[in-house]
Amino acid sequence: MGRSSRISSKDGLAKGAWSALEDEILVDYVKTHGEGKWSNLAKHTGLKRCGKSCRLRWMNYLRPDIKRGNISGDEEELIMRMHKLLGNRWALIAGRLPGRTDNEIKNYWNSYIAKKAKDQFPSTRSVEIIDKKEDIRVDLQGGVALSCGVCPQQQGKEDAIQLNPDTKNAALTGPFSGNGLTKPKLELENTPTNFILGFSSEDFSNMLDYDFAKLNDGNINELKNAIEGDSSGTLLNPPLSQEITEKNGDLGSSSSAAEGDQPNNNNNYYNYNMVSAADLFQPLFLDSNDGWQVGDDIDILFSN
DNA sequence: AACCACATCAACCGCGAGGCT
DNA sequence: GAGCCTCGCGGTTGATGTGGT
Repeated sequence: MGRSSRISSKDGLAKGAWSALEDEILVDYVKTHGEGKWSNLAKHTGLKRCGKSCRLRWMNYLRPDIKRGNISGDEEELIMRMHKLLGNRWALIAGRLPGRTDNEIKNYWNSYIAKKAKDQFPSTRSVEIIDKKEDIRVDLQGGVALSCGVCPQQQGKEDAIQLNPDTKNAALTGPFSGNGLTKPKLELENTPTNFILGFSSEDFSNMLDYDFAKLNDGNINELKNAIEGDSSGTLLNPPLSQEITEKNGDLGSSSSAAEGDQPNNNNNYYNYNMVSAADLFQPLFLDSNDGWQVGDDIDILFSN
């Protein structure tokens, strides 16, 4: 697939599909000189490709850590979730999928997910609240499970699932009435992956340094404890904790560690302030006084 | 078998950000 | 500050694969 015909541009540089020999030259160069300085590559190797093309070929195809094969179900779900939050920021999404490239995810989205989501999910539907937690999962029986974080604080925020307060108590209406389909089953799952769903783009960007690998599904309380003031864990990885520390003007170091400071793996101390962490994350949780009641019907607008 | 329409995905293009002079 | 260069990103293109008729 792709382009195979070899085209020569005006400046004598080749275009189109890469040959095995070109790949070999590029790989050898990167092995010797490392990534970067792409424009020098052609000069040093005689490869008749522009630096931009070399970088693209390396990043999207020749890198040793590229993951081959189909996108898994888990990966697809994560792509869908992150796209809801971030929009078409493919590089950012790819950064959370090891071995996948932005180009690959973009292609996958355009050729598969977007179509599937459009086909299966009309822009609005009504669901019933059957429980109150910080996350609501809409699971269409027999359809593709599209999880949605819904919380009042997200109203009006771009890229977030929006709640229409005017129809909060309306009867169930829309495409699921009278067409043979069952009423959507509403489930609630308390998982780290669902936890991230309700964030706006801005909120989410603050979360990207969080080391989610330290959390397992079903272990969301660990994160909640951290946010609510339990400083016993080493949940915050250095980039985020340092950010918080610096924000508080209280830069920690091994020589100035104080009581309550937490060491990281490198024996450096990050005396992160959980109050600040709470400031950062607390707005993302559903407040107990939000006014939602079990049994309420709500309309959810799925924005693209 | 031949043709056509659509899907896939590698690669190209334009643009903006950031660094350097 | 202006101009140039490099890099990275997102949108788009187009050759090829695939399935239907």
